[in-house]
Amino acid sequence: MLTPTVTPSSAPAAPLRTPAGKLIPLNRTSARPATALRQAAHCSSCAMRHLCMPQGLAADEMPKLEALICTAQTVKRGSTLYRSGEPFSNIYAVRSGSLKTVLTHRDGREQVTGIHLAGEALGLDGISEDTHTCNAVALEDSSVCIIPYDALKTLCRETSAMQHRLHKLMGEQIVRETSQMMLLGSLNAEERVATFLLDVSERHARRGYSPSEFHLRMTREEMGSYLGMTLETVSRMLSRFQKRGVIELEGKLIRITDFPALRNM
Amino acid sequence: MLTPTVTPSSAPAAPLRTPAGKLIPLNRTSARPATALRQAAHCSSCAMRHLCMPQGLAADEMPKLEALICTAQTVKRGSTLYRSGEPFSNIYAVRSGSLKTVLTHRDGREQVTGIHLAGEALGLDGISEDTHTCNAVALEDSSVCIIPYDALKTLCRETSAMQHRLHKLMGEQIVRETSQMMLLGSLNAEERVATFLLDVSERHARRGYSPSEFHLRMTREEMGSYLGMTLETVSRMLSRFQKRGVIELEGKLIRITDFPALRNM
DNA sequence: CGACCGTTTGAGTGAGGTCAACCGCTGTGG
DNA sequence: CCACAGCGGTTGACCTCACTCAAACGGTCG
Repeated sequence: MLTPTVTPSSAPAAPLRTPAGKLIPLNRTSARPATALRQAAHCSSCAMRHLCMPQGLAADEMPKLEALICTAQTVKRGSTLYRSGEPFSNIYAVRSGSLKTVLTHRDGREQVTGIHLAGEALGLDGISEDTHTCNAVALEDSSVCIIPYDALKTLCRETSAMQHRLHKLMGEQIVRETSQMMLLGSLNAEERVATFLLDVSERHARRGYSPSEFHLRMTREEMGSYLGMTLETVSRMLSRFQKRGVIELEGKLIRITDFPALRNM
Repeated sequence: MLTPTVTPSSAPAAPLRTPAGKLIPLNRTSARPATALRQAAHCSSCAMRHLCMPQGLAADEMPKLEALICTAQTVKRGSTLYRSGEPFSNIYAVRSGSLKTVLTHRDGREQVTGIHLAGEALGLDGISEDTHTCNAVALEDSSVCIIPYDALKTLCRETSAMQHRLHKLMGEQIVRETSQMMLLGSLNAEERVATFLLDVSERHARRGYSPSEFHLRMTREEMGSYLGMTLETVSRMLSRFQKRGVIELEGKLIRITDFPALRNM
């Protein structure tokens, strides 16, 4: 399935040429403020493996989608991939690592609005306003694939399979967010943490990783922000789960030992 | 701007023919269980006025978008436009009235995940799974425009302006939902209600209605569910605002008398 | 080695939930 | 036409869940 091996190479800043011979200028990319170390790399199939493969599609499902070329970029832990207010021109596919998206209230309060693991998409928040509406920050040293939105739109008009994939991607974000609204609006602290653990577990499984053992790369505070509670409450819930024998935890390493119990919360 | 006058007419159940002469079968529509009284009506420009006009676009912005034909449908107060689990085939534009979308937890708890006023879109939750993931229920006698998703996709591949509009529509939902996550995760009860009133006010204004005086068609309970709190707390907050002279209320009729105060919460 | 960060755990508090009573309106059936 | 039931809304009293504040600990980095 997804092999999140970063393949950084030397960075040719010149326009890239697709297999089909089409030119895709990179000016948009280079115009964006360099908030993170950037490493460009040819990765003609990478975009597909990540933008299109999410949710495990067969590789042969998309015919000539290899036509989209994009570059890779690394984002160091804690650094910002894009910021609220910046012009939107690319969407991203996480190649390796993970990022969070953060919405900042005018009074400074921050809310983590999304966690994006390897193989998942990022940046769709910018489509509606041509401007990003949140900050994307790496939770660990990560690598993302840059997919120029304009080129993608063109491609979507040419092949319906690609159009289908993009629509699914946006639709999935919509569904994920409504689930999160349910979590924030209707569940208590224990249920929120349990639901979150199961969600992360399932997303790991979908990528071929162990569903029962994984690292939570974020801090308790970030988890709390995402779940609408304080870091102390997150910690207490995790301790409670451990005491009940539902999980084992060593710092950020989580091992789920009793899935049914977790699901019954 | 938007004139939410329902124009019901007799219902021709036969396939409709677009101005361009293309056939758009209605079998998908008629296959859906009739959970609400259905009134079909030609409305070739209506889809555009609503799907494309949202956020007040100039009518001349889209060239040959009149090509999309759809039917209108009325939904009585309390009845369901679509249900979770039903196959997805149409998106909807609210012509008049308003609807809520509701997500149901397995234990029966319900969360209102969206309020959709006249001129706004509905049904995007079904795109990701080809199945609706929530229930859409009318808050008052309403009328919606049915936009066949397959036909819309085809159109989006033909004209980039249409593609642009659909992407914006989905992007707007994504942004709206992240804002709601911020509200649910970070704001207290007073701030939530204030934010909600300002949001509804702004959406009314965008459609040319009074921003300072409007009917909240939903019950306190529905409002509470949307805002992640109980109906009693909603009632208390509204009473508090009235006591402070920030709003006047007569049942469901709200008059905002002090916008700055509302914004400073 | 010391400073700092992330985490855990405890004690006390408060915002909002729960339960209950009451009011007004609407619709219905005698 | 009225009586009554039921629903939606408001308000009060009480309680609880999660927040706040604080202390202590381990790991990491300079």
